[in-house]
Amino acid sequence: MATHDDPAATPPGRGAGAIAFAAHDHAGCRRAAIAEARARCAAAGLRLTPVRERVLEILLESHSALGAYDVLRRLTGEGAGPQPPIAYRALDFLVAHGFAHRIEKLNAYVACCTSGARHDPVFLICRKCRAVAELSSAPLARDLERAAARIGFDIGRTVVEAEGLCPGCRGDEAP
Amino acid sequence: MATHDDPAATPPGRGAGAIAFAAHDHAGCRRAAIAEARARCAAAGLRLTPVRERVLEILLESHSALGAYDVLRRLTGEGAGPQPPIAYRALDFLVAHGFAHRIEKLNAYVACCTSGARHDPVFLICRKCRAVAELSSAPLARDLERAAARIGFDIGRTVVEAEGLCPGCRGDEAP
DNA sequence: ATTGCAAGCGTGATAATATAACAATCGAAA
DNA sequence: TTTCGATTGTTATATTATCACGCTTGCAAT
Repeated sequence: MATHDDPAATPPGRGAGAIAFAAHDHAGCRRAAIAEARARCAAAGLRLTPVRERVLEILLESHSALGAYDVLRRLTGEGAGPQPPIAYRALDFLVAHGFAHRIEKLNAYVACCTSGARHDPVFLICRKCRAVAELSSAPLARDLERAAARIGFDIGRTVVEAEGLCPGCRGDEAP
Repeated sequence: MATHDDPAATPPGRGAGAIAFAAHDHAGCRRAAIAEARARCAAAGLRLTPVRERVLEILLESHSALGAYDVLRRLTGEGAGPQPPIAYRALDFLVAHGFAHRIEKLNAYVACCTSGARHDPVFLICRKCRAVAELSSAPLARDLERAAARIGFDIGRTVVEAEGLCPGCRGDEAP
């Protein structure tokens, strides 16, 4: 449950509910995300360098979260590979510009599945397959912001991460 | 902003809104938390050993989040101190039983400010002083659970952490 | 009391995650 | 073409977290 190449199912529509947990045309997912990144970088004068694009591709291989060192290992085929800062810098760039997200609970990263720039998403993280689905947090964020404002706290960014079992991993789980 | 010893202000009431950001009788806070931990351990047949109680006291020194290694350093007065597992085991115990919380965003820990066993709190984390206030997440959690259920995701535990500026640190912040 | 045993602790080693610092290079704009 | 800032390559190191193993301790069943 995480990478699918079932070309039947739903169309490549990104931004959908929780596509990560549903069978879908994942190749379309990848293409759309890369195209979006290229377009947005061009529009905003950002440089989607080869390393950065490659790291985004690696994250897009599945909807599962990857650690920085997982990414690093895939950046190379054995032998003397690149050093950690290479991966961290690319990931920082992708996260800073909304092309990927950091999952604090896992110290890991996922490609963003929602078009458009900055947003404060909610993540549903499967404890079994590490797949990560992204929902909009707009309503939650609003409520929370109001509650915080009442006590004089000025919210910058909010992390909402729910750990649990995805539809595909329920059932085949040892208690 | 984080530790207060202003004995005037509000009463030692734990469980209040966001006591971490308000002047309050912090000594009362500490006493109440320790008393609660002792009582709940006794009732549940848990062992609040000296190390565990000492770690809880260390966390209770302020409402700021402390890293495991901060705790470790304070467990000793220089010289050959205890090794990491000592701190991690005590922290794991405290977190598992709701006497403390782990702040994922900071890889750090805070004492719990709410009586009663398990709950899924929302944390407001000041980026400047690392003080952490705890709000109830009951309404948020309900909404989120419903949204997740609609797509077949079964939520276990939810992390909600908002980073920002606490009332005390607003104003005196460089841009 | 004695034994048995599970939980907790002390210790050394090491794994996993992340950043600092600096030199070399690239690319766009003056 | 020169200059300058952004990016990359590389070495080293910091920070956070866990593993493994043996000893002690509290406690309950015999």
